Amino acid sequence: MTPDPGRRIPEATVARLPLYYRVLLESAEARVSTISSDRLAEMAGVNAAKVRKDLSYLGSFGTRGVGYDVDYLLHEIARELGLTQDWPCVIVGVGNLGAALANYRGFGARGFRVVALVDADPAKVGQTVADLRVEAFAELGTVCARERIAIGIIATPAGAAQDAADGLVGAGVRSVLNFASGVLSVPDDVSVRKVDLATELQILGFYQLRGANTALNTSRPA
Amino acid sequence: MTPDPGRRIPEATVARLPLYYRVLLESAEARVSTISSDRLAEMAGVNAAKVRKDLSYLGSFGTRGVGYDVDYLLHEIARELGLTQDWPCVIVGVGNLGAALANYRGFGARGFRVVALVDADPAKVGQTVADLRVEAFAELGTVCARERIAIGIIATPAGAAQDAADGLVGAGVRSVLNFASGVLSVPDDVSVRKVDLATELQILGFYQLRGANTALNTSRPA
DNA sequence: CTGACTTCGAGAAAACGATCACAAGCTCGG
DNA sequence: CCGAGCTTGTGATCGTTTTCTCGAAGTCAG
Ligand SMILES: NC(=O)c1ccc[n+]([C@@H]2O[C@H](COP(=O)([O-])OP(=O)(O)OC[C@H]3O[C@@H](n4cnc5c(N)ncnc54)[C@H](O)[C@@H]3O)[C@@H](O)[C@H]2O)c1
Ligand SMILES: NC(=O)c1ccc[n+]([C@@H]2O[C@H](COP(=O)([O-])OP(=O)(O)OC[C@H]3O[C@@H](n4cnc5c(N)ncnc54)[C@H](O)[C@@H]3O)[C@@H](O)[C@H]2O)c1
Repeated sequence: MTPDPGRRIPEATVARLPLYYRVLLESAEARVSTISSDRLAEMAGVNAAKVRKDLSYLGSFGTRGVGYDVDYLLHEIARELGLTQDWPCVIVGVGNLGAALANYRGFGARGFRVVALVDADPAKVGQTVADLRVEAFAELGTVCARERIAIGIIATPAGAAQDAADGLVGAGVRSVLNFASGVLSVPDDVSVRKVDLATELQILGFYQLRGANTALNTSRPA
Repeated sequence: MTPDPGRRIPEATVARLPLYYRVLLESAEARVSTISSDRLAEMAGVNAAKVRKDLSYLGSFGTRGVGYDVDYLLHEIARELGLTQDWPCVIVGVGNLGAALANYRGFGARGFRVVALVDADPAKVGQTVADLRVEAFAELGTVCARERIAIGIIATPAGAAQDAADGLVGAGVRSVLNFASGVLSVPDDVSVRKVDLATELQILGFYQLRGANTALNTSRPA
């Protein structure tokens, strides 16, 4: 399963690869063909040594005295993150947030496509949101199989999030992005990442009280 | 500014306090008056020793042989995170996502209130969203001053995010939550936290390719 | 070709965070 | 009042991440 055994990439590094990818995309659009770790670091808002170490986990792609070839690096990161693949996603819970996500054209990263919507509310089922028909929650298994769903996005109220997760896991989905608050319990072989507005605001509150500042975070490992 | 000098709370701990807070809220609702670090850890999905160490940074609130008083702990965490205060927020960019956020009643954490909406699109200005009138981007400074805005939430397209941030900073806002992709540049004394869907999906993609799993992350420090 | 200059790659050190392990301190039954 | 039984709080340890530093390896002008 592991593409290249022996190369274990630290979680902190994995979390930064998407950031580098975006910065490199910008550079590519600006017709920059080569970029130094210093410049990349500046644009990404991180330390240059960190950039070099992160990239070194992928291989030795740089040229000393010159820097990294933007296109080549883009390609390597894309391959590492699976951006060259297709990732069909399902949104569970088509409310306020679920609908906004479904309508959001431009996940930035290619490959991620919302191909199905599921909701438990009978009034919602059958409606069309973002050109997709909302399916019943009971159909989740069928839908996941039919659409070969790789990633489940949970946008239900907190109380229903565990049900949604159970449904996804039961349908064979092994990657979940959870917008509901609370902790999900899933089997060991399922990855869950959480996006929590309340948490973010509370962290901001803490640092504002302290008069201190917290850097531009991304998301975190284990 | 620092509430209690000498107590420096690690960023990793700060990021977990909101999680503990939510778990404690659940316990309180279930009429549980006392909770052990073991139980709290289980509910939060973390290690018990970590819970104890985290809480020990706030003070010695536990009772050996018994555990922690739920209400007291809730109060202490709330105080530490500033949840006892009022945090007026402004949303900049009332599109798909901005509108969903504005309509979202239940930030979970109390104190955070969306009190103003701002958009650059003349067609949006004057509209009412979630009982609030959308104001012009040019009015951002005025609005922030009038409403004593503490936190700015950026939900504009990526290209406008830096403008939005500059406007907020210029208006004296020192805490920013950014939903747009890309890196914001702000003065040292301003805290920025980023929520990025694309990043999260890409991280999930990586681990799915690897067949490995990543734990339920929250958000991250520096 | 040479030398000045640039930049990577990686070893080593420092900082940070997670976990272990256990003494100290509390409750409670008898 | 005592001893058994829990659970906290924290020093010690370990693994991870960040940062520093510098030799190696490249470019390029002349
Ligand atoms: N709206 C926001 O801006 C926002 C922001 C951050 C986080 N969130 C979180 O996202 C989640 C959704 O928020 P929302 O505002 O969209 O809520 P919402 O009430 O508008 O939508 C929830 C939807 O989930 C559906 N649902 C309920 N139970 C379900 C189940 N078992 N299976 C499938 N669907 C089910 C409901 O029918 C409804 O359509 C919440 O957990 C909220 O905390 C929302
Ligand atoms: N919609 C989603 O589900 C979603 C999910 C994740 C991230 N995002 C990100 O959130 C941001 C907003 O997404 P969206 O789907 O709501 O986009 P949108 O186009 O629907 O809304 C953007 C709004 O910002 C306004 N705007 C543009 N420039 C502005 C400026 N300088 N000042 C103030 N307002 C301005 C526009 O008039 C528009 O109303 C994007 O950066 C997107 O990447 C969106």
